[in-house]
Amino acid sequence: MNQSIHPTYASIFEKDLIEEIEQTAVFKKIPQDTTLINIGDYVKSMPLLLSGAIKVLRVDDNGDELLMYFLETGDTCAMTMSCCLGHTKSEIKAVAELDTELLMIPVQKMEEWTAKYKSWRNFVFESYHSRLQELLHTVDTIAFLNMDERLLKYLKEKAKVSGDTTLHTTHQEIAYDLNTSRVVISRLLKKLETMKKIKLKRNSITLHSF
Amino acid sequence: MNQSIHPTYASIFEKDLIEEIEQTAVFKKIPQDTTLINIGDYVKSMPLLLSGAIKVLRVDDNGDELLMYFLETGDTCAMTMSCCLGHTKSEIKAVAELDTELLMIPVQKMEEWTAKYKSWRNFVFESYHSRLQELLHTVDTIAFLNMDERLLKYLKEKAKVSGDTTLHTTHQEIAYDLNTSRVVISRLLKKLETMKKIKLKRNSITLHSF
DNA sequence: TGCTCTATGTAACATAAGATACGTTTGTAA
DNA sequence: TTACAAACGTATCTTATGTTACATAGAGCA
Repeated sequence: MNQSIHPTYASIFEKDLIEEIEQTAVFKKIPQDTTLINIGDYVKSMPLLLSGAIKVLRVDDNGDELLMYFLETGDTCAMTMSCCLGHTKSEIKAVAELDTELLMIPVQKMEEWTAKYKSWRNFVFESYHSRLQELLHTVDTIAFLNMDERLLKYLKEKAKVSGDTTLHTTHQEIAYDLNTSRVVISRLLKKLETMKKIKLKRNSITLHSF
Repeated sequence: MNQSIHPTYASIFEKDLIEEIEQTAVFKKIPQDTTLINIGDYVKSMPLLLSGAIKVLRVDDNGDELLMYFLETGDTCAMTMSCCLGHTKSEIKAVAELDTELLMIPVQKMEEWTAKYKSWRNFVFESYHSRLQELLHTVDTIAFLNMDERLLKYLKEKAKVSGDTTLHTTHQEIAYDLNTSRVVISRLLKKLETMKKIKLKRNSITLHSF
């Protein structure tokens, strides 16, 4: 690899482990909108996010999609980890939300480090923990909220992840993420604009109340 | 404790660990419909299921509930584990679906064993893994299925968990679990009966096609 | 038996969301 | 500049689900 490990990780891992990571991890630059993993893919390595963001989606048999959550710097994909450890196929689809840099850790190393390094074990547990939390919030969102509330939540999260109150996206893209139709999104966005919560332009949405 | 550890666990844990469990775990008998954990509770120990079943629910601020999944013999509550390790309050509500027997493991031991026993680590990882899988299916169900499909799935799962094709429950109870109204459930159940998939009586539903 | 509580059946209506169709706007590139 | 495709706006209709209201039925018990 040609890049020293990110401060986020440097502060939580032991010195020896960091050296091992620097020796074995593969550094990757992923352009925005690249699909990293698809449902059914076999996964041989686990990503550590250095910068950017990744959106994690669930896809059903009809190809319908649903955004579950975003991964950001310092996160790893617990779903992928889970697949690696269980030696099963991927249950999710992952797409780069922004230009993203990450370290890929091979499965064998993961297992080795789990026995060897306490800091790695803690990291793995912590990842599972936070992913379970995220999934609970995903369940809350789709179980208890109406589409207009889900939409607003989605816009805010997307703004947070990209660090920009103006989102560069289309109504159709949003509809895919929320598993609904473009017409429904256009309708609700218009309502939000009328309520002065957002400002609509072609290919962009600006949030007022953040 | 006054009960030897269940075969399910005997076969996956090391001898030393089993001895430790038998020394430190507290055996509990829980009658059906008992609430084991509520949202916001502090959790100081983690359950291992010996027999029976537990339903795990998510509750929102309005008190609306949604059944996420059932735990059965051999399972542990990964959500609780997650809370224990993260020293956070419970994010879920757990209710005994049947008369249930379980072993309670104190948090301190959990952490100790994680460093000490490989079989315990594997068990913990495996639990996280299967709980993530369950949650994904929960997301699928509420994101991609209509209420009639969800209802049928619910009836089948409940029958499987109780080991009986006749369910002893009311329409109102089902409505709570699926976060909808009694009238909706009655309507859909009637439709399922017309389709000869179930037989309705007061306080009971019998499944035909299993 | 008759009373009462709970469970269930069902009609009538309201609303959120999905589907279809078509018109309008806007950016881009020939 | 015009032509075109993609993005967006909007009306109309359908459907699933939620709400309210009330009738009926079964079960336990005085």
